Amino acid sequence: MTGAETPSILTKAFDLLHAFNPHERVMTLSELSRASGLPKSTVHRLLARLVDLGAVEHHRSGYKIGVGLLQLGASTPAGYMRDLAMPYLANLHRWTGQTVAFAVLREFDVVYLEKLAPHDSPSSIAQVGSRLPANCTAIGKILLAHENPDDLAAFLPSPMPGMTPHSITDVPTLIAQLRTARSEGVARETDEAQLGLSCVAAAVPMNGFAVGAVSVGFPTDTAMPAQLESALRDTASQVAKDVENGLAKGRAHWFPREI
Amino acid sequence: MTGAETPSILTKAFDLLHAFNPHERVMTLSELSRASGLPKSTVHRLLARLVDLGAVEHHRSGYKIGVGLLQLGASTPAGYMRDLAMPYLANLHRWTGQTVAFAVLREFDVVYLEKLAPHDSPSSIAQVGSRLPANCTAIGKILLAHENPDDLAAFLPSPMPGMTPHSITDVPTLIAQLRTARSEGVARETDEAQLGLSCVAAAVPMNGFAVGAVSVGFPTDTAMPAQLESALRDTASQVAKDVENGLAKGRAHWFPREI
DNA sequence: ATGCAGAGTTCCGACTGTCGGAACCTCCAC
DNA sequence: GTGGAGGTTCCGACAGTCGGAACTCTGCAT
Repeated sequence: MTGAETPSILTKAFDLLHAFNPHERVMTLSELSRASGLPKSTVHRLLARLVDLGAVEHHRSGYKIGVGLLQLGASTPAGYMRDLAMPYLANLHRWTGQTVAFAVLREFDVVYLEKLAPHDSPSSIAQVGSRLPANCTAIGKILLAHENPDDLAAFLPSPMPGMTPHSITDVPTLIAQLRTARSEGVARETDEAQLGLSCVAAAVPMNGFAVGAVSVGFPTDTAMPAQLESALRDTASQVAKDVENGLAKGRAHWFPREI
Repeated sequence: MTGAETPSILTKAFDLLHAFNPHERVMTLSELSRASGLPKSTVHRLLARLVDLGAVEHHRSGYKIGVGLLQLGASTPAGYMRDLAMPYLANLHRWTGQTVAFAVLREFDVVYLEKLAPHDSPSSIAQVGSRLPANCTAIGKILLAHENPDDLAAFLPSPMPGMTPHSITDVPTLIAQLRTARSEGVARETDEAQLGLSCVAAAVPMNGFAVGAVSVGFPTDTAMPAQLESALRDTASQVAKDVENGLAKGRAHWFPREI
């Protein structure tokens, strides 16, 4: 659909980087070759280049993503916002004892910038850097709720994706939820992204837009304190204040869309 | 010294990515062209590719590093360790109210994986992803202290780099400090990385190696609680326990060197 | 309205880096 | 010893890349 894609070594390089299975340990050249579908000699050449560039690290036992990429990832404006938000997220994490997440909206997806999970947490799908459909997450809903309702039509995918039987895939239902979320200042979600997990989220506002959102996720059968929602709103507005301050001093005009 | 470097589009692509000034807002094509030293048409072509790949994002006002890179950066084994460490780092940050950092050793450099700074902190040099000479930081010292003393010789750069007049650049002095750091379980640093800032660090041990280290940084003229050092050691050993657990279940044999 | 300046985009022929099969090397297990 | 898997090197054909130059567009000063 997108037309003929121009082949490029860059594409292969990124395919290769994405072939690193985050759940695996260090990977060998052959494993990477199979995972990426690229010929061994090509992988060999690419890896050598990537090692030179610090994007990949080599050790006796194999290859792994290099810490050099971490630096690049942190340079995104969203990463800067994350730094400012961290202390507040940490407080919220400590107070609730549950999973706290911070994310931004990209197209119709939520992209997680940070996640603070309890030590014993069942590994949730949301990982730092991962993308989830906005309609299936509390964070996504509160972010969508701050979008211009007219623009929203362009975002919404024709058949909205679902992750569980409880996911909201009906447009009118979603629109209704967004309206109430907007007025309440928080969005909720129950078993819609992952069975057994629920979530509440509040947005970090800036000039009327939502540049990001904070959420607390917890087992659906767990009772959360009544003040949870106001704590979320407080956290989000504290972050907002810091972001505006941080941008004011030292940085030129920022537009919400630039995060 | 490294011999003739093979030109590659990959090199240019990374030069371009590094040309993004982390302290600036979104950058324009022309700015990037000047910053990277690459011709405009080349930058144009490269950016188009990188946008396709999600490494760069485009908006009316310019280009910025994309959140796609965040995902890759988080996939490094070190990033996994960081996830496990976060809650403990957050506790330490809350308890001390000072800057908490988490880093690993790469060659003779310390690479910061995480930094939790107080809201009003004077921006320190250490940023997520940044590299600092090991001999100038408390984290670096405690990590070096856990290296095999024989291997150490290969690491130590002939003229050790200094960052302030207080930096330790004398080999015997450093070796002596490493020895006491090893026996005490913590390393210290005063004005050696940045004037007016001090730091204490403890290592996260694994099979006798140090896979990472935690530090608390504070203004040199600030008195820190007496229990700071034991709190640091506790934090580090909690992280170590989680790391060993995390690796044990689900992941194959890990070697300390693989982080 | 006019002209200038800088940003962004497109074009195209020369060039050169890239491609990947195949042969080769190394280590370990049986 | 032998088989097999992982890793490395080679090289000729090919195709992607290069970047100067020309062009458009927008904003601003005159």
